[in-house]
Amino acid sequence: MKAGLNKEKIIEKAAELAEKNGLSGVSMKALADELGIKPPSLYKHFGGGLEELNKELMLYGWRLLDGEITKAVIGKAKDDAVIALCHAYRGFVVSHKGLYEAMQWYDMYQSEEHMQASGGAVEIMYRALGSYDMTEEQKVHTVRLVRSFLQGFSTIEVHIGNARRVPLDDSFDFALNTILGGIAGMQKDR
Amino acid sequence: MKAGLNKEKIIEKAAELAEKNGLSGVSMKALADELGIKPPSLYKHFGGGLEELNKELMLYGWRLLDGEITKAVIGKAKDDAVIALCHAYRGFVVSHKGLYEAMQWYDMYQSEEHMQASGGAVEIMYRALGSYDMTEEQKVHTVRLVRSFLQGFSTIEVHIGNARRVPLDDSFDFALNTILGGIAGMQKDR
DNA sequence: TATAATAGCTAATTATATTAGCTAAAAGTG
DNA sequence: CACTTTTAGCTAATATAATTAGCTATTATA
Repeated sequence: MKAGLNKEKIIEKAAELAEKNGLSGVSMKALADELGIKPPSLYKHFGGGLEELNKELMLYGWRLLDGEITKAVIGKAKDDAVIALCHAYRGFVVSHKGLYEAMQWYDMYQSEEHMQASGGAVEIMYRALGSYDMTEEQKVHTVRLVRSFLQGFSTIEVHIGNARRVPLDDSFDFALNTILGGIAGMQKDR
Repeated sequence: MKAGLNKEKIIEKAAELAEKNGLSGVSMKALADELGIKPPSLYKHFGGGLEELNKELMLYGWRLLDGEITKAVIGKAKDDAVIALCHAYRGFVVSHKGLYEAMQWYDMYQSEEHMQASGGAVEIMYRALGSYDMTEEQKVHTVRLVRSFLQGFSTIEVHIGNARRVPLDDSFDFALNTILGGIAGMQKDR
């Protein structure tokens, strides 16, 4: 019996699996079981095997995140835009910890498609910085700073969970304010 | 013939392997080959198998990094200390990309030993912040901010390499200055 | 020197990814 | 509508890695 599957449905199931069991839980075997088919059948959809599957899952996540960020920033500018973007990023990670792990797949930075999928977010960030008084180079630096912070904070949060004496929420807001304050300061000094 | 191995020698070889082929290149098979023994023999040293090996490798890396950071911060205070710490961290990552990947092993945050191994660095960071005019809570936030930045920046650098129009060195210094400026600003506002 | 512990080995087991080749269902075509 | 082609599943087989069981020689120790 044909199960009527396609790439999209399979990736969605893979994302579910990643949420439930982490990226290491996304195996050909586990995924096939979950879909009610046999592992070799997956190769009809992903000729590149597990490698291709991981890559598609990564891209799926980045596209989803890109959508969220885009929505969050609409109609905002400057600090407000950066704040909205950062909260959207963190919100996404917190509610998709498993998928976020898949998004960090080792090959993410080599992939052209990843550039496209996450390029939206970077583009949005540049635009948010557009109204600051900065050189182009400084904007590049700033985007890298914010990306680094978001990525580092998210990774740590995903792993250590939330049961700390000082809440992560507070640390996130503090850090964001500190960075924005620093950016404002840099502008004056320039 | 007995090869005269012990945990330490094996871990050092594993670290070499990680440098050469990435964490995924550290398999029982590859490691045994490299050491001139058969895979099952490794279980005499690491009863916990690959899991234990990964964990030990992670700890080895953090202890090494802790040493570097400690050295770098000696005799420095405040911004100088933070700057030295950050440069030491980044320097370590850049020259140990493979090992750093192993240090990010999924279990790092759950492990008590990791707390110990990386606790030194955190302790040093707290001390560096000791002379700032901050509440204890703000210090926690600040440590988290700096850790997030270092971790995020490092991860990105390890993956994308260095061939960019705007050099990563410059972005690192810019980001560090921005953060330090932000921290200074937060103190005044408090 | 005798004994115990250690660190290696081979052989076998398990698990997963993957390939090859088969077949029925679906989709298109005269 | 009958025919053909493509597709999406299957089973069987292969390759590789981790791991376990049980054997043995070397080393360390009583």
